[in-house]
Amino acid sequence: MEKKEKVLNGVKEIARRAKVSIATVDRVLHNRAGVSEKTKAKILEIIKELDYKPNILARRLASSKTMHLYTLIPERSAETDYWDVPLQGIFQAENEIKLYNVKVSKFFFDMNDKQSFIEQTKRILKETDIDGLLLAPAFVEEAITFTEECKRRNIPFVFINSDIPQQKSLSYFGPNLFHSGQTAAHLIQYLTKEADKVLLLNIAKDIDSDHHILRKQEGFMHYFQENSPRTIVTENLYDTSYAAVKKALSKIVKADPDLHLIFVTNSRVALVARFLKEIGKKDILLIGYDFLPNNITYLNEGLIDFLICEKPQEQAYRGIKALYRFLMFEEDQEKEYFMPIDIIHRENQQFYKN
Amino acid sequence: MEKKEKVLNGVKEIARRAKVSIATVDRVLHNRAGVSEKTKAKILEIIKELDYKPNILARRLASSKTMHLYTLIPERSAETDYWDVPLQGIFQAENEIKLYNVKVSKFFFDMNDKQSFIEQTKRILKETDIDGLLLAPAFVEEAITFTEECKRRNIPFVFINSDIPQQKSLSYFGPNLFHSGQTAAHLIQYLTKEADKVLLLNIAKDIDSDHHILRKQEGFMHYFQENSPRTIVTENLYDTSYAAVKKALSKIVKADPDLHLIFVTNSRVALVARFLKEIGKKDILLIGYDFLPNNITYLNEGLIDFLICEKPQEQAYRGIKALYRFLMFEEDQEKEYFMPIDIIHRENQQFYKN
DNA sequence: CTGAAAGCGCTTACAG
DNA sequence: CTGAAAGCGCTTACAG
Repeated sequence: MEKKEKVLNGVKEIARRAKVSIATVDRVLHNRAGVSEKTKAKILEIIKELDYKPNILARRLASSKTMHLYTLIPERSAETDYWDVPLQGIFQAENEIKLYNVKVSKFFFDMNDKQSFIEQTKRILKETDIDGLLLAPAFVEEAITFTEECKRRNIPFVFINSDIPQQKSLSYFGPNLFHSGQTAAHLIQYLTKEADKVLLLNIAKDIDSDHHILRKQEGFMHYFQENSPRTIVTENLYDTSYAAVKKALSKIVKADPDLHLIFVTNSRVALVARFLKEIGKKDILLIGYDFLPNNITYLNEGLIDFLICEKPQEQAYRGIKALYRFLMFEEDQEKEYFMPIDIIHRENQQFYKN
Repeated sequence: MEKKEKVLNGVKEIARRAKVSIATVDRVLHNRAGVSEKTKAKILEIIKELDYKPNILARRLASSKTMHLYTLIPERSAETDYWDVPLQGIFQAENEIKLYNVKVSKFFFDMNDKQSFIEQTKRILKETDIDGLLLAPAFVEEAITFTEECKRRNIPFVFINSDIPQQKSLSYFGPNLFHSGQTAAHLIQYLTKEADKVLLLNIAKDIDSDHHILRKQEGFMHYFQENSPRTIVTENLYDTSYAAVKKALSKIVKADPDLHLIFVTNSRVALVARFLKEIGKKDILLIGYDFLPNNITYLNEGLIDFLICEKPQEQAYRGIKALYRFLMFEEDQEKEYFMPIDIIHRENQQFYKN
């Protein structure tokens, strides 16, 4: 490596030009009180003139502060281990930045228990050192209450997985759910003829207030209104146990011998794959969501044909990094970052990065 | 942010325990000469004991050296602007790390002119300050000669876009070409019936030595040998002008009125889309490669049905970052990083990140 | 073979 | 309202 030529740099140069000490420069840099308007204006001018950019390394090295980030996401549940993946993303980001004195405190709630969400938000709000927050706002009303308090305290927060636009988070990292449904629909249009029957299957305890499912379904239906139509049958399964799914599907498959394709609107597609495997039916195409271990197994066995996935690990990773960059560098962050909507099948699955 | 408690840290603590100065500690840390075996051993032991990790920020701040990276990739050509995208990735990485005294010097060669490649490698080798190199090894023999010289000089290099495994680069970032062909084939299996005719179309000046095309084609053919077969016709078009492509396709389409699908093995798929548009034929499915502006236009018009893409921008971005991390942190790098093989259609294209 | 000292570009008490 | 000085954890001449 070659030597760097030397020039008087940074705060020193500013101080020299403004004929003040570097401490005073530092004060205006951080907008701290105790500088006369006159010197402040002068220094600000020089900063602009020089297009001064602080050296982050030096700043970090000299500072003795720890940045405290908090996260609140669902814990993995009996129904799906989906939330393991975003948690990995949090760890990944944490590993990258812990050198710079960043701590991440992780809190979890139960997807099927609104009360647990409320309790966790209360636990978090007891802390006094919250510099930033990452949140999966599964319960909308409660998430609004929570983030309102954050705003009052001037704590920046980012949403992942689903958005609440009116809360004006620092950033949102997650899918565009409507287009996710459209993406599935467009693919399915290629896989079916007009006469083919398509089953849209929602499997979740609380479908009617599940924003994810509802929006995807809207996008899906919208697509087939605008494009060559298909015969679409919708079924809602509120009991997510395999026994219940099996019972319901048996009836459906029996009643509809020429069912061509089943589209499951979330990661529970593995339950359907298991059923199809058990009855030995391989001529029904099956499409679902999320790159999870048991889904991948069924994909490789040929029971699931396509998985749609929106990089849940990267969502959380980017969320943490956005908070970090905002707090550390005062960098502006992208308001909405929609994840790519990935189409995975048996032959490209081995290279997928979640 | 909360204050950090203070402990004696790093080189100072090591020096204290070893009863030497920090300069000596620094010497063994960097494996520099001039330390007695005895003190060296002692210091090494303490380093291990403490599980000492150097503070990169401090190291960077104190060092007055500039890291010099070189890149050699094709320039954009009349046939495709594909190579604009990796170049963006180089700029993206450069922007992130230029704060840390990294310079990236960019060299380009003409994809259709082997001599230009040789000339550029010679220009690069005239430099004496090469810390690392990123290379798209389009001409295999010449790339071997070049990287052999790099090895002699102890310069680490990474490959992008295509690999030469026996050269043992620091890393490779690019597609697994064989599986890329298989991915296209698997998708096409869903889009066709056994009786359908599929045209595999290679459009390039030098198909017979185009590693990319050949390996993709192998993967494609292999898939249909292992799985339910299709009638596949292969055509090689060595003249990449639109006039020539048009002429050849007119003949093919006329001779084969029930042609069902055309698969173009590289980014030249836009030429075929243009042709299909001109003759007003919308019932032939069209699949090709790469997320480039004119391809996307045809995708949105419904003339191209699917694009396969392997994140060329990210390839170059990761390549530069790998060199940087290796040189800066002495981090081990992944030998082979195969990019995901992405499937893009009209409805998910707007969220794709190249 | 080894060490004392200055410096990288900042932040942080402390003193006035 | 302002400045001098020490320090963050390293690297780099320089002296012996």
